[in-house]
Amino acid sequence: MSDRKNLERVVPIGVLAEQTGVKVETIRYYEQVELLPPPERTEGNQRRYGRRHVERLAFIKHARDLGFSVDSIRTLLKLSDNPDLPCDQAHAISVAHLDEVRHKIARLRSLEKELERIAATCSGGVSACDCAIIEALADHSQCAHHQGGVAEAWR
Amino acid sequence: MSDRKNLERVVPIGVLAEQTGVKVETIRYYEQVELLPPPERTEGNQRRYGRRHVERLAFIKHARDLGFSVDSIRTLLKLSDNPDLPCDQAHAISVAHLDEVRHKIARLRSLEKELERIAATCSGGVSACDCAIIEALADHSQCAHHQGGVAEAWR
DNA sequence: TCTTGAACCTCTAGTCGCTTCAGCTTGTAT
DNA sequence: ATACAAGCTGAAGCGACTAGAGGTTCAAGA
Repeated sequence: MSDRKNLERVVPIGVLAEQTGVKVETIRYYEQVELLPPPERTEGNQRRYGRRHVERLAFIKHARDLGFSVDSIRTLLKLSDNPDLPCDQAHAISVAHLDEVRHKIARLRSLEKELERIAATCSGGVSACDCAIIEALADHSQCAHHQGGVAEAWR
Repeated sequence: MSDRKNLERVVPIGVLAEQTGVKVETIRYYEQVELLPPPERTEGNQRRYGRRHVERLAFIKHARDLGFSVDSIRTLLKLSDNPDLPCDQAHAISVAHLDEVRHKIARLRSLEKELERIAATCSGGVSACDCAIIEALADHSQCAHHQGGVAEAWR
């Protein structure tokens, strides 16, 4: 009975990976950067994870999917470990991140427009079209709005 | 007269940086990865750039601002150097990139909604709010749409 | 019990597009 | 002549993994 419980709950890294959708290598990486605490090991030095690890990794995965940095997640995990701490910080992190996402969207949208404009001028015919795309890239002055560049949207 | 022309046209790296808005270190990096051809040097081994370098770097900068990868830019530069080549490839690169941008926007928008939802549930009061943000992260099942994750939007 | 082979282990290096640093040398203005 | 800004090289660091080499362990079938 308790044997079966152990069988269900103490899993090798591959099973943890499958259960959470996080790659094996990434799990080991998370352990290395101290997001995930080191699990028990078998006599042969292989990792065996319990239910708490599964939960913690699911938390991490979800937060990463939402685009939180590993550093932010470290803080969020600390907060989640100490429920007596006020959650101001968690709120601040989320709001800051939301802000960042919105800025990124805005920049990408202006990028999109610019690219649409450029791509539309040349339909890619084989003939010598004196490529409008290349001209547009060479001549910045054609650009609709060109203060500062939008490249930060990629970082 | 021709002396003055030289003074205007043959510039050190710092001036090129200023003129194009590309940092000095980045210019050297572009030379290293063979986006920008190596310029002439003074007797004391310092780089001196001409008008063609300025133009080429402006092209690169513009393309980077639009989010093209260094690799794509290499191809675009090759095309721009050989105007007799058909511009199909340039068109393909632009369209592929535009597609990528649109996907990124879509993913970020769903991220935005999710984050709004999560952040709204907790206003960050100091009192023991049993933080809804942290709960939401821990419990993936609350998530509105959770196939696949949206993290790729960050790459 | 033995053998296979998938799964695991560690460690290192590579990815992208820069940025930063250390420790020099050169150019220019006074 | 001197000071000091600007330039030089080469290597390492960033974030968040990913990939590979080269070895070990585990579990299942014969």
